[in-house]
Formats: sequence, C-alpha cells, structure tokens
Amino acid sequence: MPVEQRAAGVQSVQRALDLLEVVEAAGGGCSISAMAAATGLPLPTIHRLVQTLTTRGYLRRLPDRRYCLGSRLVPLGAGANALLGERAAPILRELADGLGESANLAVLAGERAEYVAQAPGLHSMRTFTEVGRRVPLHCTGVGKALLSTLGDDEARSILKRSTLSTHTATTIVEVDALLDELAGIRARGYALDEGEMEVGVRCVAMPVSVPGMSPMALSVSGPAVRMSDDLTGRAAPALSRACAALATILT
Amino acid sequence: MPVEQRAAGVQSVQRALDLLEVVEAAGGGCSISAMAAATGLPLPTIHRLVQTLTTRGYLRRLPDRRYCLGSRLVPLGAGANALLGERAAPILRELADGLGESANLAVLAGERAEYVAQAPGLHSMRTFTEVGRRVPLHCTGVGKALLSTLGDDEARSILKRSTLSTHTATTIVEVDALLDELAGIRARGYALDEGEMEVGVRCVAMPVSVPGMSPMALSVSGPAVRMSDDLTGRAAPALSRACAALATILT
DNA sequence: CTGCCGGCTTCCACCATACGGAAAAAGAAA
DNA sequence: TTTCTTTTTCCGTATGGTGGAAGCCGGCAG
Repeated sequence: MPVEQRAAGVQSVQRALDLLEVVEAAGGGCSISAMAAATGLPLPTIHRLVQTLTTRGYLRRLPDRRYCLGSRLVPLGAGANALLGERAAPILRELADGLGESANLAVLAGERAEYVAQAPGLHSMRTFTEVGRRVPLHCTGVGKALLSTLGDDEARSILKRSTLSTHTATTIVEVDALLDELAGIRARGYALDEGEMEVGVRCVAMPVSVPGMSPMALSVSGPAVRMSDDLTGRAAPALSRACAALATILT
Repeated sequence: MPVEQRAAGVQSVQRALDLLEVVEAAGGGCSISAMAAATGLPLPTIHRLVQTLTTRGYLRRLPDRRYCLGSRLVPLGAGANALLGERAAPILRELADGLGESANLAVLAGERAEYVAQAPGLHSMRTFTEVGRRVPLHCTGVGKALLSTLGDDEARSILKRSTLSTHTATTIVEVDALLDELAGIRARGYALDEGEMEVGVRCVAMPVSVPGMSPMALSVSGPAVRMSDDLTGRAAPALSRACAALATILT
C-alpha cells in the first residue's frame, strides 16, 4: 500500500526547516522536547536533525542543552536581506514619491522590528531610518503592524519578554492596552503611530502578509505637521497597493 | 555489505544546506547546473532539494530559472544576529574598556561588511557605528580583515562586483593593490585602516576564524590622534584574546 | 551520599523515502 | 524550422532515515 506523499518536498529537509522555525519562534532557546511538542515528531528524529543543524552552525547548543539560532544564519540572512531590499526598492520609491514621505519596510527580528529597506521622502525635513536599524515593537507603526499579524497569545508572549519602554507621553506601555490596539489594527487594516516613539513623528503602517512567509510591515512616516488625517487617509490605499506588489515580489 | 557512513548527519539536510551556501556564495543567483558543478550532486537530486527550499521561501526562483536566497532567511538571520550580538557584547565591552576605544564585530554580508555588535569607547569623542550598518569592504578595517580570510580568487570576484569607491586620499581602489594588502594582513594577522573610509579615523581589525563557520571580524577604532602606533601595538594581542574568546562562544 | 526520576541520547532492524540513471520536455541558439 | 543545452519528470532500487525501546546522564529529594 503506497503511502500518499504528494507533499512536494524532501521530508527530512522539511522537518529540519520546521525545527529552525520552531527555534526561531521560541526566541531565546528551545529544548528538544519543546520541539517535539511543537512539531509532533518523535524525539530521536528531532535529535538527529538538530545534531545535523548544529554541526553546520545553523543551530547552537546552549549549556543547558537547549538550542538557539546559530551564527551561520547571520550571513545568509544578511545576503537575503540585501537582495530583498534591492527588489523592494522600486516599490518603496514609488510609495514615497506618491505620498511625499519616507517609506520603510521592516521584518520581525526577535522582539524588535528591523528595517530592511527604505526610500526617503521628498521634503528636506523628513524622517530618516537607516537600513538595519532595530526598533521596539510596542511604540512604532511597523512594530504594531507586525504584532497584529500574530495571535494575541503570541503577541503577549513577545511583549512579556521585551521592555515596554516609555518614549513619549503617547507611548502605550500596558500589555492589555496594546492588545486592544492590535485588535483595532486588525479591524482597520493599518496601524498608526501617533508620536509614540518620537514626538512629532506620525506614521501609518500596514502588515504585509504572504501566506507561509514570515510577517513584514510597510510604513510611511513623516513630521506630524505634514502627516494630516487627509494624508494618512490617502496613505492607506497606497500602502495596500504597495503591499500587494510586495507580496508578488516575495512569492 | 553495510556502507561506511559515520558522516554524522542527515544526508539530505546536509545537502540542502550545502545548496543554500552555494547559492549564497554565488551572490546574485545560481542555476541548477551551476549548483551541480559546485557540489558534484546529480541534477535530479538538486532539483528536488531546491524545490523544497523554494516552496519554503529559503530560496527564490528568478524568472531566468536561476535561484537566489529567499526572504524566509531574513527573519532567521535577524534573530540569529540579535542573539549573536547579545553573546558577543561582554567580550566587546572588555575590549573597549581595556583599550579605551570603540570595539566592533562584523560579518560578511554579500559584498559589504555588516556590524552585528558594538561597544562604545570611553572617550566622549569616539567612533560610533550603529549595529546593522553595512560598510564597503575595500576601505574598512573589518572589511579588509574579512576579505583576508578568503582566497585571492574569491576576494577578487567579490571586489569585481562591488564599487571601489574613493572616500579619502588613502582609500585603496586598485584591485591588485588590495590583494597585496590582503597578503600583508594574512602575514601580520591583523588589518589596519589608515583613514581609508573617513579622514582621521584609524582602525585595527582582526579576522575571527572559526573552522566551518562563516568569517567574522573584530575591530577597534578611534580618532587617529589617540590611535598611536603604541596603542595599535597593544591592540593586536588584545584583539587576539578577544578573537579566541569569540571563537569559544561561537562554537 | 544514595536512589529516584524526567529528559536526552544511543542502538538497531525495518521499510519508507530519497536517490539518480534515463528519457521526455522546455527553452535557447542557429 | 532543426539542433543543442538545460531543466524537469519518471520510476525501480537500495540507501538512508525512521522511531520504538533501552541505556544514560544530570538534577533533585530524601
């Protein structure tokens, strides 16, 4: 009785990648049995795969026998990052040109958001974010947009282990208030940052969700004096279109 | 007749990782047959593995049927990056405290060097490099140190596809001169940046080579007025020790 | 110190799964 | 068009991966 296996892929590779992603999701570190719980695979199988990934530097074994992401992933990620930024550049450029304000693309990096691409706005006074910069999730547009793509429980666990630092009077530092905010974002389709990180900076951000791919977020930000409600209103559909374009490029 | 196979690892996973690394090394993109040439694997095998990696987002299929690193690697790399920075922090801190100048750790990211960790120096006037920043290879201490870990042919191919921009009067922009410089670095064990990127900034950098792991580089940099020959002399052994410590932490 | 216990690691026989030669298909070049 | 190259599909084989069971180790309680 031949087994149904139109799973399109090499089983052991799929499983190895699953493990990488489980460890990534765990953040700090993940024991073998936690991986078993997350994937449903038997322990010896996981052990063997993890060993392979570890000797190659894709995972790292901690003294307490848990595992975290290994440093061999750093240059790979950096390379992928550069390519992605390259491909995304024209889309960001168009967005920034259309609205006149800086456009940014960010991914989730542990418990921070990392900017991977950027197109500066047209005015001489503008927000400027360096590619590679990491910012907190709770007080930025892209951060909140990224969180909104996760489930409440997962968002809560990430917020738990990050410091909800106060930056301005509008910074939201209560976990429950943040979860409410995330619900609002999901309903509305985009996030707003009302000077929560830096006074006078307003930002509209939208999650870029591509099924089976890790979350990203796109944002447009500028000085509050120019980021009128009218502009943010126009930003939403522009962001939508850019998200769709990105989704195509990422597939 | 049981086959000798103490290869310590799951074959298909090993091969999949090999392919990722081949594609990474290729930079822009890599065809299936190029991968076959690089790995010695038969075409159908590569095709199957590549397909698995592609459907998972670890590779990306270009319109011309070549493959490049996929965006699923971005968040993984970012996560690994954050963890690495965390672990390296105390070592950099000690180095910076000992010499008084800023200490930096960088990895090779395509044809740039990316800073992954940093500890500021003790003086108020100091060099400051943001984590995540990417700098050219030909005119920085860490860049040259990273290049020196590669073979001449590989270094030449990377230099070929990057722009050897002139920043100051001392910037080396000739490929052959750079290769000479690399030979000197290998002999001496460390690289010097004599204001090649920015006037008045001097930098001592050393490659951190851990066998079977991608290259990294450690550097100490500061204003030339304080970075005397005496200080750079003391920096070399301090860097050596820090490299050893890093190697331990990375293993 | 000793004995217990839960999670990690090793072993090994089975067979599902990945392998790769061969041939077909899809492009690229002529 | 034809011809050549590169990619993709097919499928029988046996290699390599699997996972139950047993051993090991280190942590904890007594």
